[in-house]
Amino acid sequence: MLEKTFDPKSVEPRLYKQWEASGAFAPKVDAKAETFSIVIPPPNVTGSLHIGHALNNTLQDVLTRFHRMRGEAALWLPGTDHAGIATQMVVERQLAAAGNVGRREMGREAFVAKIWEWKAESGGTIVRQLRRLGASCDWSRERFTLDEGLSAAVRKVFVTLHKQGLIYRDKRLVNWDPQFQSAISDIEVEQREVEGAYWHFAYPLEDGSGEIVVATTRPETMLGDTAVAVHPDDERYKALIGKNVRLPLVGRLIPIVADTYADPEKGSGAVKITPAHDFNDYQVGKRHNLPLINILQPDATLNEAVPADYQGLDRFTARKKVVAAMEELDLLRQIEKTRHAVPHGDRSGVVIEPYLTDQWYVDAHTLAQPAIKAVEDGRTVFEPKNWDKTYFEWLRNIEPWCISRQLWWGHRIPAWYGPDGAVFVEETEAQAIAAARAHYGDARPLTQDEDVLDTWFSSALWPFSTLGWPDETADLKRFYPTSVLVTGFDIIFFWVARMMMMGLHFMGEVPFEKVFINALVRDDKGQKMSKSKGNVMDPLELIDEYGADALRFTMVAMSGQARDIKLSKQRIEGYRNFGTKLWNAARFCQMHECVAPADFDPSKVKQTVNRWIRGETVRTAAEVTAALEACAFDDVANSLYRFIWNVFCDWYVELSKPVLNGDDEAAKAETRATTAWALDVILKLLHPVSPFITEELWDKLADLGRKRDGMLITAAWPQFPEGWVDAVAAEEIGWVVDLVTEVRQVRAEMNVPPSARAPLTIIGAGPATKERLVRHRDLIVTLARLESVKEADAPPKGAAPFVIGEATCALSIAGFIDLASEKARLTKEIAVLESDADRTRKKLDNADFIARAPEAVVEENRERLAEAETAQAKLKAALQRLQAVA
RNA sequence: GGGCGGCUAGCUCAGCUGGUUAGAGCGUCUCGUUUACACCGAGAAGGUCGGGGGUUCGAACCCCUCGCCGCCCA
Repeated sequence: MLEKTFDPKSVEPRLYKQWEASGAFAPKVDAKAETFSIVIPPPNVTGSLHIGHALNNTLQDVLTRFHRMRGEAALWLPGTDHAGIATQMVVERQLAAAGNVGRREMGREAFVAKIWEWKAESGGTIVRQLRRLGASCDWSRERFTLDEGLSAAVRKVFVTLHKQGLIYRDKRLVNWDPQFQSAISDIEVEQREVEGAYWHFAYPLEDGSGEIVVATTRPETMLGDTAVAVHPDDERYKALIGKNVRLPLVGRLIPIVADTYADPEKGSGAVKITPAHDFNDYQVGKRHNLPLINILQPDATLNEAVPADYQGLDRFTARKKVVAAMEELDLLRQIEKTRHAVPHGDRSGVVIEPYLTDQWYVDAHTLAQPAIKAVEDGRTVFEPKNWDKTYFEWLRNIEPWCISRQLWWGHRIPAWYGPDGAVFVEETEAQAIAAARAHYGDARPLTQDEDVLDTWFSSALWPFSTLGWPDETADLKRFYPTSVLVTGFDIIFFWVARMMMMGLHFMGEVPFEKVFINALVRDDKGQKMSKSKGNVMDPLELIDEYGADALRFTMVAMSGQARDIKLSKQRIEGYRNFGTKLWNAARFCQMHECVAPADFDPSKVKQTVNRWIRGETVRTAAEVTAALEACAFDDVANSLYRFIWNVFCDWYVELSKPVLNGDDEAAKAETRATTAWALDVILKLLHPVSPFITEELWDKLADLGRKRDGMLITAAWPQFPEGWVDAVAAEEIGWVVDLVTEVRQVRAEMNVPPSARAPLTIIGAGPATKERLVRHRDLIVTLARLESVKEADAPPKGAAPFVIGEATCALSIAGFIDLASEKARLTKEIAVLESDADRTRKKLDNADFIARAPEAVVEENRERLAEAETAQAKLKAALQRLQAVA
């Protein structure tokens, strides 16, 4: 006998182990089987499972389990990425906390060794946590972006792209993160609105004829100014173009140039130009051949290019000093407070500086073209569809991708330099030496590039590098392109677009057929969850409290088209209750020894209720299957919820009780078998969403003698002929349900105590109704808590009437009828019918409607009107009788 | 400034290509311990679908416009 409730805590770990041990997580080897594959968006190796992962991985698991049950060779390939900056930061912090020497004193090799040590110890947290969720990944194929195979892939890609001219080295302005002292890419920079100011500085003209006022939000950059720009058509400054100003504090003479970049409407209309420290100024500098004066060191302190008393100062200290000095010189004209956007590093949180350095770049523009085309052609489809706009927008305006990072943890760039600076890009040092020898004619000492690659560079190869590329492995042939990628919209730029570029370039095919963009999980008030706000919900705690199935069901139910999910505990609790409901329905089946004999054929059942539930089950199986195929996750959940609770539990179980408790043995046996069959289908259909409770019931119900070929995880997905839906049975049960519901309504409205049993009289029943009445009398009596059901030509005195189809029903509850409230009830019913009839009549009276609306719609309205009118007439008659009595 | 979403019952959301009497879950209220389940059952109340205009026989759904709210990119 099952316990009263399901206990996830004791069951989940046990079942997970069994699944894993059974080998079910690995794709079946059958070469004829269709394939289904997903690569996990590799979580950061330093990370731990948060609610966003829970959502993302639940959806992947649902799809994987569904396709596995369909008999496909289903592969969900897990792994993590090495997260260059984040990991290096974690380990540096740990070293500092332990009082160790810093990484620079330690040296590169020792430091990287430390990181590997750290990774071995605590790097796999998130991967372990995924198991708690029930993730059915194939752990035997787990990969890491820095493992040997993936590193080989990275080198191969780098070298190939370099030889194709698609990777090159260039000196340009980059986004420089002074905390990490590394370049970062455009998309790792976020604009933050901060309180700031425009400081208006006067620069005196060289000839002493006056001054020109410029405004800046970064005063310290004036030390690197090499020009002042004004708009060529700006009358105020036309005469000054070509003259020089003497840069205060520095003393350098710099020209006034004409450039349309200067906006006459903004500030004074004149703008200072610092080509080495501003992206716009850099362009102006190029146009006017201005010198680039770099004034910063990598840590954002000022270098020797500035006057002596500014050297070594931090940029913000220097800012204050510059302002003070300008004020002293009486050259500070104005301070204008303003809010403006300032670039910050998304990882470090510090202000980013445009900085002139040598870096490696990918020619993203060239690689983007096939990636754009693939989505335009529909070779890869976004779901929801609209996200393709975000994808296109970015790829069509793409900038060169800066891929080098001044870090130690990552893929070291496979480039070696000769003594004269000549560069040799090769996959191995030996090949580089050979190339150098060929170039120089003799052996020369080479030094490898110190930098490593952006983590996303290796992530971009993930869909094929994890399958074994560059080797032509069996996995690669079988599982590439992958079927679907499930990920968040925030990394369409970072990852999805880049995988598309690399996949198409190196594999010649898109990396995935479909990209499903999942929502962002927020708290119940719609706030983004964050540690600082203290509103984070820990998925592991939620699993402890409600079980993994409840959390998973919630995630699935809330994954509609919306881009946010507002998660509340209440909701999870509700779906936990849903699990308990199913559990207890199974318990009911167990108590009544519901088992389907081996030769049970659902197509042969005779009882109306059984034919009906067969049809409902078949319908649900079709719905759930279609929804899963379409990634319409909310429909999957709603369809299951409605069927299991509102159809199977609320009605089928109740309708089967009289049979199971009766003595028609044949009917009893058929009902037991049908119940068992339907429950098994339910377990299968629900399994992808709620794997634990279903697997447990699958196992426990086998105790009854149900034969199981194996675990539910690999059971065959249900598929039935449409012919199993029985329209006649559906209509008949629908009639019973309506009748019972009406009786309950009248009883409730009339305050009939639940214990009281009243006789029901049916007047004017047609032949079909009479037959149904014979067949389902016991059922109706039990469910509606009646004393009896009989037919008559006229309603008995003191009975409350209502209408079902062509028949009038009268519930004899004389003892409870309060004349006034009964009158009120009937009057209200009549009014409702009247307003409906009115509306329909108006439509039908409209000649245009009759002429233009489809015949079916017109007919439907005619029927509706007729029904409303007859029902109304019957109730009016009843009301009159009531008044005659009174 | 450009783009993308959203605005439907107290709350969270469904409503596909226009044809319903606009739905669900939660919450609220009333009643209930009938041996699957109180993590439950029965019933009820609650919405002029953000405002205005238009197209149409017919609009929550299509078009225009206005208003909030959110996100992304400048």
